[in-house]
Amino acid sequence: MKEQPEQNHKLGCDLHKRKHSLLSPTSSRGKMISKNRGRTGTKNSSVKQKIRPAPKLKVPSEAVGARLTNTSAPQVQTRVPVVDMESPGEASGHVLAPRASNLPSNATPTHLPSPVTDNDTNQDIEMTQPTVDATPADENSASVWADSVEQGVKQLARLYTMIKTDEKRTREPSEKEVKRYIKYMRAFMLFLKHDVEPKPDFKDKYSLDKALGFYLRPDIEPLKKVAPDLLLLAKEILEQYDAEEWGKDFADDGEEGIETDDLGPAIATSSKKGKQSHDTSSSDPTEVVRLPPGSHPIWGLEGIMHGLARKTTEKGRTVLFLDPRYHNKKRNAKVFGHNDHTPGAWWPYQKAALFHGAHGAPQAGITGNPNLGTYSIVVSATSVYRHLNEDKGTELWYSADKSVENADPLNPKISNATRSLEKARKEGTPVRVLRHAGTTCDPRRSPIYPTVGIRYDGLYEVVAQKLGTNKNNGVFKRFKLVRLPDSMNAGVSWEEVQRYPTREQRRQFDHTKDGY
DNA sequence: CGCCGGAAGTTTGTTAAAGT
DNA sequence: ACTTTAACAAACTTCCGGCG
Repeated sequence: MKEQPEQNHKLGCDLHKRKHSLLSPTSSRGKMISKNRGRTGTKNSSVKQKIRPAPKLKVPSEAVGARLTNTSAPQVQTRVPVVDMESPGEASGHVLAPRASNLPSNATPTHLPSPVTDNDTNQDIEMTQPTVDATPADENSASVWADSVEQGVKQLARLYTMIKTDEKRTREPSEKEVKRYIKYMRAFMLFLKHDVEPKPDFKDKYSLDKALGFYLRPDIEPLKKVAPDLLLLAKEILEQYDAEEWGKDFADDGEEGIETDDLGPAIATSSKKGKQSHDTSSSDPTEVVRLPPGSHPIWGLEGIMHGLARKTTEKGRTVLFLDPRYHNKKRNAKVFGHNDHTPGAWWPYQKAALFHGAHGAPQAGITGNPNLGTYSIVVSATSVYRHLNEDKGTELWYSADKSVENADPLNPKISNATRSLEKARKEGTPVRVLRHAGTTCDPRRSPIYPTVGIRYDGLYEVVAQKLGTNKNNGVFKRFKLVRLPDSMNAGVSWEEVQRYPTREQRRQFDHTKDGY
């Protein structure tokens, strides 16, 4: 259990680096300074580029102008997609995406109605099917399917509002945004068409029938141009489900939907649907979001990544998300006090801390309620705030959010998060403090941070606040937090806390990168 | 100078929660 | 229900010093 923090630090970083360089031999240090995100790249020097060892080709991305419009666009809320697939029409745009190679060369352009073909209908179609691991040893498997339909209906509704003609709209959704939804919808409909048997719930509970009926509405002209296959698919599915009377004589949640296994999507529905004489562009192989097996040592029910899953985006990025199967097991973080955690508790990622209720935000540093106080904060070793914070371990000056960007020399930016800290100070409510390793291995950084991952360091009290000035001459609020006595921290001292993560935890952390 | 490689800085994409 | 916010993660770009 006992290890020297210094050594840990070095080790963790080295390991990290090695991995990193493996992935991108030229130069890439993951660093995240993102305050000025969204601004268009001003200097795209392609001049020097030729000297450099061929960098990875860039997707011939949008024109600058397009990006500009996009920046003001809100982030699309892509909830856990049921399945993720390349849309045929976008194939050319993502030549480099790993999945693109799966695309058939005769992919149907989106601007054409999908041909109704017979060939390659029955053979090696990779069905879109969220491969719910058959062994997660729990009862939630079935609900995944239900969730999927629910999710799909929501997204379909969203797409509809996006696409319909509406002159009252203040902001036109960006083309990219729409495309993405179309993509999800295509995946969703293929899933409905091929992979799932209708159930009464689909209609009664999720109103899938109404949702699919959107294709009849007059105000979706734009969609007809962009993705006519969706309309066709919707029509087909409706007819199909109607014909099957929405599975009305299905005994409740039989296993038919769940019998997928890890070995891949398989053609679970070689029954009636696969045999229907026509098929749309659906013969495109699709990618599947695979959820971790319950028995996995790292990602399984007992592993440090339990509750999370990962997927690869179309650009080949690996991202973490909360495993939908365990949404109901996510612990509420809006609780004062330890919330059942012992100081020294450690998680590999902030999202894991989120799942376990240690902190209430996937990324933001403060969670609190302006009327009640702050539940928890995350101090990151490498965030942009690091220069504004002063962290001595048991004593900490923590800067409010937006402290870095504020350029107003007179008025600090006061967000609800800031207010919650003010409230915590007034009321003396305890704040859970978590320290995050951040993503870089700056050797100069303080050794009091965990080497990797995020650690619960205990309850602190907000004892003071004052104003500081940042390099933009803007003022910001900063709060002094002092660690409560060990007796209030389950007897765990600050020194003890720093032993984590242990060597074993670091090892496991490294393994999280291997996926499942 | 040309090249290399590490470090530092920038841009983009992303998910989930809060806000309206 | 939909939009906005937040800041992480990774890819990408630039900077810089050492070397032949």
